[in-house]
Amino acid sequence: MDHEPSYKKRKVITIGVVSELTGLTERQIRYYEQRKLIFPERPERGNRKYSFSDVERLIEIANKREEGVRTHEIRQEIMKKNKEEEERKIKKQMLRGQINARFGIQND
Amino acid sequence: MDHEPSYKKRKVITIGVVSELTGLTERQIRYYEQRKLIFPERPERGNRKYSFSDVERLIEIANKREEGVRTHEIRQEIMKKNKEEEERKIKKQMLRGQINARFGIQND
DNA sequence: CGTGTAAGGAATTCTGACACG
DNA sequence: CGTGTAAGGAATTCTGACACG
Repeated sequence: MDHEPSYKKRKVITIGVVSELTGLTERQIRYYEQRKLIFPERPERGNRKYSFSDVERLIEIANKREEGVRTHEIRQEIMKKNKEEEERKIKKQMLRGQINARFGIQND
Repeated sequence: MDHEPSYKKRKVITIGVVSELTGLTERQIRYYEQRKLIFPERPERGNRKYSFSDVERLIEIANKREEGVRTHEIRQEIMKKNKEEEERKIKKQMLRGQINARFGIQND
């Protein structure tokens, strides 16, 4: 049923590597977290861990920032995208539910 | 033409995380490198970096070791697999070459 | 052979703060 | 607001070695 947790989403990359991958300074990366643009894994008393997905988001953020977009606005765009994503998923589930209701459960 | 460098092959994971992911100690992981079972990225004066692919290989190694297989034999198995893999790729390329030779290059 | 451990040092990461604009 | 930097400490990683079996 589930897709495997997938390489893209696993939070395994340390901030130094993320910095290399994105071209952002660690300072910037931590700041974007503080502004709630990015959500690394934060084990108690442990170092931040990022996923490839996070890296891609950071690259998008970097591009937006170059265009002069404020972190505040970037956050709103991200929230909007997430919301749309959520809605798409829910619709998909509902459709599946309909189908199951009519054809899925066959007790003969 | 190329597949993207792909999340699976990018060497971005530090040894501590690999240890968590595989259940192996750092000592073991370094030792398997010494025995040439695994090849992390080793930047000059930098820390080892592993890929998800490496993590999977380490898990296989761990399983073999539990069965009592020696590192020496595991290396041979790995080399054999790699060789087969290589041959498959070459055959594929040759086939492609044949096809191109007959149908691919059309100068009218 | 495969792995544990203590040792000492180097590089990494963390937080909170001051700075500039 | 967004980012740089120096500061001090904590956690991570590295290597070479001794140990056991």
